[in-house]
Amino acid sequence: MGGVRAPDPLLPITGRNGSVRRGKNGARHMKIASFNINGIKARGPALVRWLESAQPDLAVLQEIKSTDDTFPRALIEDLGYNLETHGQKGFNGVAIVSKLPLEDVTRGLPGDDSDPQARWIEATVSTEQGALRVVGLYLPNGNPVELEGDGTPVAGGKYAYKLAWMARMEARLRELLALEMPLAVMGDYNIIPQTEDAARPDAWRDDALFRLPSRKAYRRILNLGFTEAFRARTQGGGHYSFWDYQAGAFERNDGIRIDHILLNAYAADLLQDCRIDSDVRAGEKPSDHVPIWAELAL
DNA sequence: ATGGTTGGCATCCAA
Repeated sequence: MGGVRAPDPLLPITGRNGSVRRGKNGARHMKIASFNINGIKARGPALVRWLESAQPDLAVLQEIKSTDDTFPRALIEDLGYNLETHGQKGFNGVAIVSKLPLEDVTRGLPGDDSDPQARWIEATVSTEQGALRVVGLYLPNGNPVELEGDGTPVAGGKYAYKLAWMARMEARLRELLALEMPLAVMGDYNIIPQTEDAARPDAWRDDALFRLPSRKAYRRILNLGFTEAFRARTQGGGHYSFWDYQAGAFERNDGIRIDHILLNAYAADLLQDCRIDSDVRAGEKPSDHVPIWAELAL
């Protein structure tokens, strides 16, 4: 009898106010989200539909596949959102949309000035209750995996680029963590963290999204002190954020969970909820990804 | 084992 029982680390956490929602008890919460839209030119209607129904206060977008000057800004701004883009022609490209002003915007992942790929954007938003630094990222896919005979990635190959990019990411995150303020790092990580994050893990075993070196690099980043918001709220398998367009993958729920929201300790203390909007995939002309969102007491 | 789908841009590459 008696003795102190350690809390079960797998129990979903609840906010300090229990399960307070937006607007209740005078608490103002911020809804932040990430959505790989797979091309703004093709996704305008679906993106607008989701922004209008989900009403995120801030969302990071990936694969806008557009330059900054060809992005259809009015789509976003007409809904009352501010917009900052970091685009390139044809591929990649990230953006932040926000109802609050976006301050101290930076573009590009530091660490390699010769890297032309647009995959990283940062901004700060402030409420009466405090400020939040936000990173929007599109982590390299890394396929095909090309290895030397000894198993090291072929220099100049896509897999080597992925691992080098993650090392640069880790270095930048160390700098951001030193700011000692709430930080949310979210986007398309192109990483399947665990076996339960794929419907058919065996099919991904040697893929750049799941092979051990990729997951180790992701663990290294998590172990800097981040909380993975979705896993802090929901355990078990069957929750995915991406389904291939081919072979009816969505209908069979043959998906993977690769879009993530990582929170530093200051932000994790504010976490109220985190969900994946899988219904979005059932809409007209959907992206192959769906949005993930978190609610913060901020 | 193969082909299956989508987006952007150019007649193929990335996913």
